Amino acid sequence: MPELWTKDKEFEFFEISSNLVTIQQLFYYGEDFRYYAYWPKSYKGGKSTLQSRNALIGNFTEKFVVDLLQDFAKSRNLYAIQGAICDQIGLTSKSPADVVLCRENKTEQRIEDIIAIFEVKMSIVWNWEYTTNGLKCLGDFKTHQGNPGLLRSDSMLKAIGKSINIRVSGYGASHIPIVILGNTPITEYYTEKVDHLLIAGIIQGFWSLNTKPLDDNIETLKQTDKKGFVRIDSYCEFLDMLDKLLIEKQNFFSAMKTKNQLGKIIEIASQERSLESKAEKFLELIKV
DNA sequence: GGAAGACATTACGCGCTTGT
DNA sequence: ACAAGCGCGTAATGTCTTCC
Repeated sequence: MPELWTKDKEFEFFEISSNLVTIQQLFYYGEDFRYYAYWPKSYKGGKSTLQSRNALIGNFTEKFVVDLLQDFAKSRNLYAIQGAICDQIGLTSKSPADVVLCRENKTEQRIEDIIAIFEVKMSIVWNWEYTTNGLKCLGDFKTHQGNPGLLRSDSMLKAIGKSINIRVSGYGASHIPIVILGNTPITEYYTEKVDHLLIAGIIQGFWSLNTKPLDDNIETLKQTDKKGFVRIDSYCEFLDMLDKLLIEKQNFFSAMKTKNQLGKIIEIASQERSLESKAEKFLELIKV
């Protein structure tokens, strides 16, 4: 059974990456002659900002998500694809979807073949020290100065922005759920917002795949009121969330119209026979 | 016409400053 | 105290310009 995000995964990241790039590209080198993944809160010396790790962790976490989705995808005759392109909904080669669930085993997808879009926003969560004796975990994200993953406001805003970009590039994506996958909690400041994003239909969830982001059994937010954010605690729970996400076809819609206009639209739509065709007519009419 | 090189755009995550 | 947002270095692409 695949594992969610753990310290082991981060260990694996540094292990694999140290074969690709130098130690100096993965760790800060402090004035205390120690190599750190993040600057510890206790560290007071001169600091630098590492950029060389960003692309590596981005790629590693996206692959991690693809692996995690693999069994679920296979069981439904679907594929999990990294860097998917679909020009009609704003997923260009310059700005592809991190990961999608889809019907064809290729990078370029038709809208109707995309089942779900996942935006991956994960970083190194714990702090690590590289020593000649190997890698040592120094503590959780409360012990270092960096602010990882979805705890950063700009990461949240980037995720929201990209999702809205997809929603406004055309009506083609109206049926596709968008989920943000992270490996940290979110800040108090965003708890209401993620619920509003869910209710408004823009983003179908912010899910953290890190069950225990803090050491010493310190609790973190499990979920928000409306489940706009959810901390996923097991692989089974993850599968369950995916099931619920895909079980029923949903439609995103939005508009800014007068009550008069809306009333007319409802009146016309309600003349259709079945509930479904009423909905279809409604969705068709609010587009113009 | 096609290769090489220059330049532009986008994304990644994080330290830092600004603003409330 | 803490969220917002700027700007950084790097990598991967895409596009335009130059030269043979």
